[in-house]
Amino acid sequence: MAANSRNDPRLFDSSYSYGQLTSLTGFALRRASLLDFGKFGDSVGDRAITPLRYSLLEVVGANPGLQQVELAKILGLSKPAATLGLDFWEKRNCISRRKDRDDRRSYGIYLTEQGEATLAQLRDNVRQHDERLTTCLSDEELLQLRTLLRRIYSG
Amino acid sequence: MAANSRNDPRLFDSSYSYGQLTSLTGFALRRASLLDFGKFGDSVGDRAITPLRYSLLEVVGANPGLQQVELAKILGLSKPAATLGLDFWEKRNCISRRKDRDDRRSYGIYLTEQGEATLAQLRDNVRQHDERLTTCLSDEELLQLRTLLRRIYSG
DNA sequence: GGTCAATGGTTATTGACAATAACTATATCT
DNA sequence: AGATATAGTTATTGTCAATAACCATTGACC
Repeated sequence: MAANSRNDPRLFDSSYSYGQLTSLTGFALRRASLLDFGKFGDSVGDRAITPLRYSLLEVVGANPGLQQVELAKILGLSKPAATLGLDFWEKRNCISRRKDRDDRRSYGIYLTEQGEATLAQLRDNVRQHDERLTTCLSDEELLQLRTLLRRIYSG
Repeated sequence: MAANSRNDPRLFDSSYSYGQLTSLTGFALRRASLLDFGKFGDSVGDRAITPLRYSLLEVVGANPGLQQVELAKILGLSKPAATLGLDFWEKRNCISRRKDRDDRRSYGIYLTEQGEATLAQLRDNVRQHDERLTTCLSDEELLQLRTLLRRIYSG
């Protein structure tokens, strides 16, 4: 089921005044982000796969053998959040935790074959989703937007 | 207390690979938005005032006599979310609900004097907060960014 | 070598938040 | 009048993530 109109902040109603909100970058970021988030589950065909969970899998895939603590740091998560997120993918046989021989407190995280396949599929769906979100922008504008956003969040 | 490093997604660690994430607009939006959100409470000097609650007050101030249902639609909220949000401000004597004479099911929402003062103060703090978030951008870039974001979220 | 602090990870507890559903009251349509 | 729709609130539920407490292992230091 598609997000209903109540949850769809795309419906910007210009017959009302938004006060100072329309001149705040933070407000614009939130609206755009919520819009993205709201459609994400449908786009990837599985409501359970949130942007966060997807990003987990992506980072694990890009950094085989990563520690959980590192993963958490990369994505700005708490330790428990990383644990839970990985539990989710482990239940789906997409990642495995291998005890590190040298430091037996920690695990190395790896994609399973199933995980590789799932990630490949997800990547495509997510890329398409992302393109749909930004169809209203030209390639140049898109590049510009990402560059500016990156400047903000990598401070 | 400032947000701790675990919650601060500004710490973008380029010694790891982010896979496809860095080329997704949605990812960039989320990171920037979370960064904004994380500092908001501190910026306005009151942890209880979230961006959502602030936006409520802003919209009420800009549209005196608004119905709750309209308010909800403007901000993409559910009816209960609007009710709760207004309860918050009503407890603080910042808004009042006046029964509409013509349609006694609905209320008109108005700022109280207290609400006007609070909003005025908030506006300043929020504007400063927003400027801090984007100090890394020139005025021109900022304008560009807002324009592009607006195109996205107003479909 | 033995204690003690620090680190990786999990579990337990809690709180915030928002969504749906159900309910009350009022309005509208026929 | 009776059926239906609408404004608003309350109740219930589920998700999410954060903190704190906990276990196991490591490493530093005396």
